[in-house]
Amino acid sequence: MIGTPEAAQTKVQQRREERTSEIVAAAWALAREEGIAGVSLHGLARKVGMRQPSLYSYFDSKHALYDAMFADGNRRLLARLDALDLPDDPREALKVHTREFVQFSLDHPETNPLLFQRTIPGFEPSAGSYALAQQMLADSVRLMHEAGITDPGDVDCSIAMIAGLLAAQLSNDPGGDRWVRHLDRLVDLFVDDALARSTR
Amino acid sequence: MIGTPEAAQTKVQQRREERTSEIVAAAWALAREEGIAGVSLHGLARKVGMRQPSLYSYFDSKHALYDAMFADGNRRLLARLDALDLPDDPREALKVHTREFVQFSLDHPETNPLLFQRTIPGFEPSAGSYALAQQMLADSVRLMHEAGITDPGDVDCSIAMIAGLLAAQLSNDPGGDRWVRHLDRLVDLFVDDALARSTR
DNA sequence: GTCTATACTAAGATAGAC
DNA sequence: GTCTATCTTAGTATAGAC
Repeated sequence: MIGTPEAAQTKVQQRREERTSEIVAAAWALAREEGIAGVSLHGLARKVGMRQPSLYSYFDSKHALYDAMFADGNRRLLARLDALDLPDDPREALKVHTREFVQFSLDHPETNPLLFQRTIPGFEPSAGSYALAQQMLADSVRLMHEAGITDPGDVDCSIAMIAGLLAAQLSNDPGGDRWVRHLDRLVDLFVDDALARSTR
Repeated sequence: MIGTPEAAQTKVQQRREERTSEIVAAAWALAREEGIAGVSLHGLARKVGMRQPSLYSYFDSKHALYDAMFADGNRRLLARLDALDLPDDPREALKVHTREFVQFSLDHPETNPLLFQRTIPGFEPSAGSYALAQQMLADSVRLMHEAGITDPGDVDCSIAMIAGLLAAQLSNDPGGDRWVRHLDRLVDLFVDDALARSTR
């Protein structure tokens, strides 16, 4: 019922969550402009029209902000991957999934240092946020398995190879495709090699 | 002749260069302990028994220190690679060279962010220092060519793959070999693929 | 929840005596 | 070349009024 304490409470909470989301989005925008290390609470507050101490109403510390960004980035990545309509052929499914993962990272290069590297001194994601990252990884590994990459060492190599291509692309040719254009071919190469090794 | 102005000048310069080398070595030691971002002029001065402003007698700025470290790291890497006695077989030569490069990075993990990533905001190596890095890369590319990896795209992929393995190793299992143990096999995979593609 | 004011810490860099 | 002293800037975080 409108006007009851419960409804009011809910509305306040909702508004607060919206505001928190706005702040996290602004933090990502700032990270894109200045790099993840350039995200300061002063700059972030300016961006959302607040004073710096006011941010402490939403985040207990700078690391809590990082954690919220980490969770948010992983959630957005998972949403894109879940929205994929994967083909039946497992090899093609792996390619589509991998391409989408890489495309997300190219679309949002600012997420890379926080999500996939350990570039922020002292930051460790909370258990809940980390679980999101692990789910993403688990999906990738499952698709690799279904495509024939079953050996754990081969899985490690495949993931490292994809990460290597992506890192080279982002740091040397952001916006281009000099490295990532070889993705499909390399997935084929790794799948073929895994299949050849498993039937030997 | 001893005692002439020229000899004295030389001795002073030599002493100064030695002292500079000591400071750079201490900076690397500090980077190893605290990470490259943890290298502060205060901490470095403490380590070499000086006060922080005294370092400005040796380096005009923090970036000048980074540049000296960058040059020093590349010089040590080049020295190790040049000291290799490469086998005649080009494929084996590539493997030995690649292994040594990776081993250097594992032995000196603190060099990785400065030498091979762009992790320090605003730092660009000077032309002279950068030339050292390019020479290292040129040697690798030459060995790849001789082993049959001639297509520029294949060279890009090979380098990115090696960097990917190394990055995964350093950030997830430093001191272990979970990723780098697959190096030789992957070099073979890439060489075989390049050869198969070139004769097709 | 938001503000002003401020504490605290730490960094790079410069001035000037010795 | 090295020191003491200081400047300047910038960051996170807290106290307390409104």
